[in-house]
Amino acid sequence: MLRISKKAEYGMIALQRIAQSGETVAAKEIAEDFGISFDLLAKVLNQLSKAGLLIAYHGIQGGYALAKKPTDITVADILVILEGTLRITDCADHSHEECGCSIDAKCSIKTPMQLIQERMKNVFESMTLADMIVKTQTVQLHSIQI
Amino acid sequence: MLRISKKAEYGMIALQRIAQSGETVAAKEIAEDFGISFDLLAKVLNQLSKAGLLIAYHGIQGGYALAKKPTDITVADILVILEGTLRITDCADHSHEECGCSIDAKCSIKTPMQLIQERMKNVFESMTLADMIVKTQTVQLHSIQI
DNA sequence: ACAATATAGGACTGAAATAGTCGTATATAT
DNA sequence: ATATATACGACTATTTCAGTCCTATATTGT
Ligand code: SF4
Ligand code: SF4
Repeated sequence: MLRISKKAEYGMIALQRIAQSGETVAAKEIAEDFGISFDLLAKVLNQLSKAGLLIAYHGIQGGYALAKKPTDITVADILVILEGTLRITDCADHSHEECGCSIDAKCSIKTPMQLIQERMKNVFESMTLADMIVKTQTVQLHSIQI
Repeated sequence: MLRISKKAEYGMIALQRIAQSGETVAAKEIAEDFGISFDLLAKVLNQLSKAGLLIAYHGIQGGYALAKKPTDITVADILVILEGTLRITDCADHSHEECGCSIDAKCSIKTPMQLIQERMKNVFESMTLADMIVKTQTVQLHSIQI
């Protein structure tokens, strides 16, 4: 329920990894490092590069590099690319075209749900890749201090 | 992706309906009004009454009545009852016990995800059943004025 | 040229969550 | 009694999600 997909998680982990390395990183390396499926990760990275978040280099010494600054990549961007349009209900986008839901016209929760979706969107938009790196490093420092 | 389940939607619609009527309402009436599955709605209302949001009356003239004031019922309450604990990732609850995820120890997005979950929780907690009714009525007024 | 390496892309499978159905038991007002 | 309404568990169907497999294409180094 209200789960973030593994694809999105892998995408965020990979982007963070690439951002921190500062150079091109191969999918194989990331998959091995974190012990996750190479095939699935490859699909994710491909989607991210098609969407313009990564630049892909083929061949030997190839891999992926960031196409944007970490401050210009938000969690919302990543979710939209890897999970499709963010929609908490069938009807909760602003295109007021048929939503397919049987209730539709009689529905009394449409507006509240749109409001909630808007606020969720804000949450996802307000965290960038750069923020994620800082948060993680802070915690790593803390665990060293303790 | 990040969808609110039909069960939760039905729950919110039913609660709103019951709140606005002010008296006990039978599941059958709600199901017919909105054209949704009676069996599924019955299950939902049963869960809500077991959780203490509704009082159930058996027999003729029976039905469900609110057990709390609309200002004391949040969207978060409803989601937790009908969809289980709100968790956007396998590990994003505060019980730092094994999360089952293979990445776990090496994972660099745990903390950011927990932060996002916390903010989402705030969004859901900050809207009550009473708010939902007001939002809906406002829109109904608007559509009359236009 | 050629072999090694890395991404690109589609088809496919298995597992899990969601949505919905059905049958039966229990409580209660009239 | 009986009609009505909730309670509850088992079951099925549908859809999503996660993961695999195979083949094609691009690039680099020798
Ligand atoms: S019309 Fe209402 S019930 Fe249907 S998808 Fe939209 S919010 Fe959900
Ligand atoms: S450890 Fe990381 S990848 Fe695994 S569930 Fe938690 S956040 Fe997701």
